[in-house]
Amino acid sequence: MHDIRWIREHPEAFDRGLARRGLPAQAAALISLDERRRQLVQSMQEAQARRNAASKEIAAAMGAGDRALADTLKAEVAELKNRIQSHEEEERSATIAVVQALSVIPNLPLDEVPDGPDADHNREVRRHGEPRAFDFAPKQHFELGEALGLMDFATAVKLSGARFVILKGKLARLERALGQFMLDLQTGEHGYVEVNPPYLVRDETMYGTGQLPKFSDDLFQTTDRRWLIPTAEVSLTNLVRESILDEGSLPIRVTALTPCFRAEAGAAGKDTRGMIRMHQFNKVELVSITTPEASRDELEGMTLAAEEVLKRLDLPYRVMQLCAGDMGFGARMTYDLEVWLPGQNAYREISSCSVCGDFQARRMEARYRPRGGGALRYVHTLNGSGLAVGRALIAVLENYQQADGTIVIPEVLRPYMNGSEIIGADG
RNA sequence: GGAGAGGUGGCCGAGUGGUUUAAGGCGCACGCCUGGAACGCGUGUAUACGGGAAACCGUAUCGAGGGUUCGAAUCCCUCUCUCUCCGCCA
Repeated sequence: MHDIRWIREHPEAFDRGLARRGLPAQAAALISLDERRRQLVQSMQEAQARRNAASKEIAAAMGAGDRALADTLKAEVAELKNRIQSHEEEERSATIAVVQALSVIPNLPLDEVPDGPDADHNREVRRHGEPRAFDFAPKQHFELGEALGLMDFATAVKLSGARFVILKGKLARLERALGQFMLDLQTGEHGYVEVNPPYLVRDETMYGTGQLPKFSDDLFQTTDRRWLIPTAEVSLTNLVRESILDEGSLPIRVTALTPCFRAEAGAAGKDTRGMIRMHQFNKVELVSITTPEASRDELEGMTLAAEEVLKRLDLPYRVMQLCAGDMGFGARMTYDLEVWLPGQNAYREISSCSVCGDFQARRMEARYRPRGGGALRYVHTLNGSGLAVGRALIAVLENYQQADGTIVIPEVLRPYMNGSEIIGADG
């Protein structure tokens, strides 16, 4: 949520930011909408003040026995009452109009974010690892998984429809191992506190991180009007919703391994083969709540924390800085990690780390009391996937496949796999 | 699912129609005190809108909305959220 006061004071900068997102200028319209609201507030308050004063005068007049004056004043108050009431209604609808307009406007990119309308204009920041040289044609993950008899899309369709998958045996175990490994790394070495949050949340929670009101089509809703989280970012970020923290408690770094549920409404026809894009997948999420001063550096740290997973799995990847037009709704700057998939002969997104500034904090009313006192300030929020587990599974399958269709288990995962070194030879 | 109790400032908590410009306490900040600290003392401590160069000042805000009243934190209604007990259940 943008600060209307900031927009009022920096209309050009606001519109410039929107333009970089490929959106039309809106500052003038927002400001005039707000102008009307402020006028209504003011005249309403004036009427209220007069009403209060008149009420006191009535009490005085009655005490003095001046019936006539009291009646005159009562008539005035009755008239004021009507005016206040109509002003209140107008003010409320004006406020709703401003909030509704603001709540669907995405965050502004930081200056350092490259321009560009789409993913083709993202900037490669760095690369790690060399794609392995295969002496056979590497297969895609679903070919490998189905050949092993451990990845079953057909039955998943029977149970649930498209974009679901059933993993079995060692493949199911490998998925679990990956999740455990990532969670252990982030909690054990990077200082994130493990959280096991709800997967079903209220409207306000979805609103807080920006999924609502604009993106309800991407979400699943239960019959009691709760929503299934599309990412643990929702639950984790909202931990500080409507709260006032002490600066000393920042940064707050939390992580969670949760299923994520996405309707994928706009993705018809994309990535239909395999388990790249599922309605349900597990993900290890990282969230940091910081001061404004610390948030930019925190983004680098969070990205490194996510990268470390790929380094330890020895998976080649590259870090992309997203251009202004390719970033998510709440982000001011985003790094995507793209892992090398030999079967697709391409780098594919596996993690995404963003700094959201105070955009989500304003929606959530999440503030902190600065050290040394002073006015409350909004926290900054950052979120990133410490990796999508399913996509990591894909990457392991494709990068560690052998000519005979078996999969060598990366060393760091073997402790989580009962010491197994290979999938396929023994089923 | 049934029954009941509640929602007041960062927190606790008083407050059942006008003197509440929301008591009191805690926490926090600043100052005094101290060799330094604790204790103690003093001052301050939210948000929105407006005015002001600033210090600061004005108005509104006691979960939300509606009603009663000259006047509502306080009375009535609706909604929402929380808690407790019973039932059911992992």
